[in-house]
Amino acid sequence: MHSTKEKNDNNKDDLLLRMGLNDNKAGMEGLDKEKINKIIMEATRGSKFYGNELKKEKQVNQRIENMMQQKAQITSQQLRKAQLQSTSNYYARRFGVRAAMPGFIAKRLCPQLTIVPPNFDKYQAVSREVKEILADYDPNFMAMSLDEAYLNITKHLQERQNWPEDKRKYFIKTGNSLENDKPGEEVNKVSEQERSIPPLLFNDIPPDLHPQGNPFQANSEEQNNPQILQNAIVFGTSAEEAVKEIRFRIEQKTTLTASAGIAPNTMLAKVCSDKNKPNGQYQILPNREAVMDFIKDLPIRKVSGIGKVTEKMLKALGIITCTELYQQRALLSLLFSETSWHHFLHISLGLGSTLLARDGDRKSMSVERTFSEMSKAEEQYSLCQELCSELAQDLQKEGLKGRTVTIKLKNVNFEVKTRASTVSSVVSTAEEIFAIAKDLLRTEIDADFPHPLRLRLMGVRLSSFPNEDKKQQQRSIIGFLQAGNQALSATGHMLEKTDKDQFLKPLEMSQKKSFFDKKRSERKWSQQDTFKCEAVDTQSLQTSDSFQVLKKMNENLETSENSNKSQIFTCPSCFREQGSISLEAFNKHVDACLDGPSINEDRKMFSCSHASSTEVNRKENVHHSFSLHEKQDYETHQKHSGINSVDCAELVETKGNPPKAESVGALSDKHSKEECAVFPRESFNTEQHYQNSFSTVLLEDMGSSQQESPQPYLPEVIITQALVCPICNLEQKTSDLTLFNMHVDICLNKGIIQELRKDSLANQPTKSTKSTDTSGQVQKTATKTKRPGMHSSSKKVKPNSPRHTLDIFFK
DNA sequence: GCGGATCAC
DNA sequence: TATGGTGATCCGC
Repeated sequence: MHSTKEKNDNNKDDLLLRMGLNDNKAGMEGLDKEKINKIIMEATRGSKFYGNELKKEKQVNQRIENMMQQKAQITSQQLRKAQLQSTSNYYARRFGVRAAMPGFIAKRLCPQLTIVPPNFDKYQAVSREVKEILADYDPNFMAMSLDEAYLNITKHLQERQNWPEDKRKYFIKTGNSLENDKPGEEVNKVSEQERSIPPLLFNDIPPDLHPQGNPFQANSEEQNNPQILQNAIVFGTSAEEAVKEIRFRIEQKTTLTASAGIAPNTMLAKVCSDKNKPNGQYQILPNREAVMDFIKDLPIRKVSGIGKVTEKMLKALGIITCTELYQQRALLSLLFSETSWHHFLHISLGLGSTLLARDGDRKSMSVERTFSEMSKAEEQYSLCQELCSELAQDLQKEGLKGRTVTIKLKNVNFEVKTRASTVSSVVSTAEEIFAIAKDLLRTEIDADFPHPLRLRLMGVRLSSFPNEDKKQQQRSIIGFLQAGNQALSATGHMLEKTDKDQFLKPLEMSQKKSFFDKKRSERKWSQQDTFKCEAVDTQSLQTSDSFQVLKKMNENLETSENSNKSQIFTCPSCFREQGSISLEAFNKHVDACLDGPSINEDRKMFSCSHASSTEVNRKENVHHSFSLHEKQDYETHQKHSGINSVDCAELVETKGNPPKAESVGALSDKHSKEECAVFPRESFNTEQHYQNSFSTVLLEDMGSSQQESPQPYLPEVIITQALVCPICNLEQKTSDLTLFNMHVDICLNKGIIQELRKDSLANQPTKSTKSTDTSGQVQKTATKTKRPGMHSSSKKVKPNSPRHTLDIFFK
């Protein structure tokens, strides 16, 4: 076909791009294959790096070509089917969006959920001071790296509303150079400010954020505008002002500038912190319109996680902006993995996490080094040994031992190889690691014999740290305690919170997955369509309108597979039958239906739902089923986006639930917040807690309902104010949750430490019978079950994603 | 579990 | 002119 030509064109483009030329139309068309190859040859000859880059580029192009071929084979029916499916997903997601933006639900009552990642230049030198500043606004802020941090300043803003001006007033450094570290700039700025010239700090704020004009006008009556009184600045109470204040303080303290993004979730915050880059800020208001508006023309490449390759692949499908990404969702669901597709959908809808995940466990540790060509085997072995020593030192600092050793080799042509070996018991010393790495290296050397390996880089990595098991043990204990002594077995998902397989469709599950995995995914899949509470599967199937509707839709689709006849569809949004219309028209209807539902419209939806003519009879439960819908809507979102708990109360209130439920919701909200801050990092599962606290509300509803469906009983710590330690069973005198949690924390870890001691002494495998590892060593994890991520380490530790909890649970 | 690849910082 | 180090994750096998 045309693919060959396209490929060449692509190569040409890539090359020209890399050669620093642009592919501007004419003129370039004369370049034929030979010339291209010649240039490639030259490039390759001139630089092996370029040669390798081109090679990689070709591979990407090949991938794209394969993708396009795959696309060409997609039948219109497949696409339509995918369209329906992604419509129903859209349906699910849309509610998530709504809930993800508190302002959209209850603008008046709900404080803005605001997350700010300031980028600090050369953060390292001043990281402590800066961090001190940040902690003033969110003690739980998340430092992603040396120069990047996320804050949730929702709470701060709440408090800030009542702050007197004095508390928001900052003096501009005017000291002499001897007193201040770097006074020069400061002095200049002050003088600028005194002359009522906007200081550099705020120069770049888009004018539309200051509709009233110059925010520094002395006579400005706007409270939110900083007033400059001689050498002092008073910052307002808005999010924008608070962030200005942060940046001001950072700059004052460190002389370094920071950029910031204010948005309803981390993904957006990241993107908009980029917007006014070196020294500015940008805000996306927490309402649907603002988010959609921002997202609309946003190039997907701007989003974290979309790199060069993904961008190129999507570009080949005509996708550059988020809008296009959204429009092609059906196609994408057929071409990409569930994970990727889910990610894409997330992006296209402006969704992101609203939780600042705590530091997770390290998964691997490595050292690698680049050097000039090294071809002698002896040198390579000795280098390898050196690297192993370095690695062992680093490992020791964190007390880590692992079972998988990986070596990485890059030859002078920039070709990278990794070779790994997993052993049955953990290793950590330089000798142990080298013994394994050496073998791997020898294998590679032998494979190329008699040619030497011409290396330019070597690396050694250790992974498969065993603490997973211990931590999960710990987690399941916590889960056990939190969820009460029952019902867990029926709702194993409570230990499961990974975002990853929430959108797995049963049919597309890998064959390799376990029975439980499949069951779980099926359940999740149906829940996702139905918003049903995960704790009551059977009921959800019985009472779910949308499930029935979607099922019907699917059946319709199945039976109409080969006919163009119009079908009678029922909109999953408004639950009205759409008469005899085409699939396309139906989709349009659904989209329209879903487009921009206000709160009132939501109510209408729910009204629709109870008036709908589905087979389920719930006359007496009309009210309850409303709540159920709403809560599941909420819960669904919880799992997807991790909503700020504040919304819980807001949502309930907005929807006019009985006061009882409301107060419980508010209570659990309070709990969740405090517990978040107090529980040890790896032992407290926020989302799990959210689910629990949510169940609290549900419990109230279900209690007066005729539907039986046993609910998990919640531990007293959540339901009542009587604080009884679930570990030692002693009632605690304090009503202070912080203190109480500390007690539980200590109690809990006592038990675990004991358990681990017992474990290592008796050397009993904790996990089925798989490992018969009898290394008598006491594993270091036993001594560091608590907060391993807390040592200050320069190495980045990413948030934890507890994935195998369920496996443990079923064992 | 392995190896290649992509991505972020 | 020559092109880094560390860590995570995903995908296909």
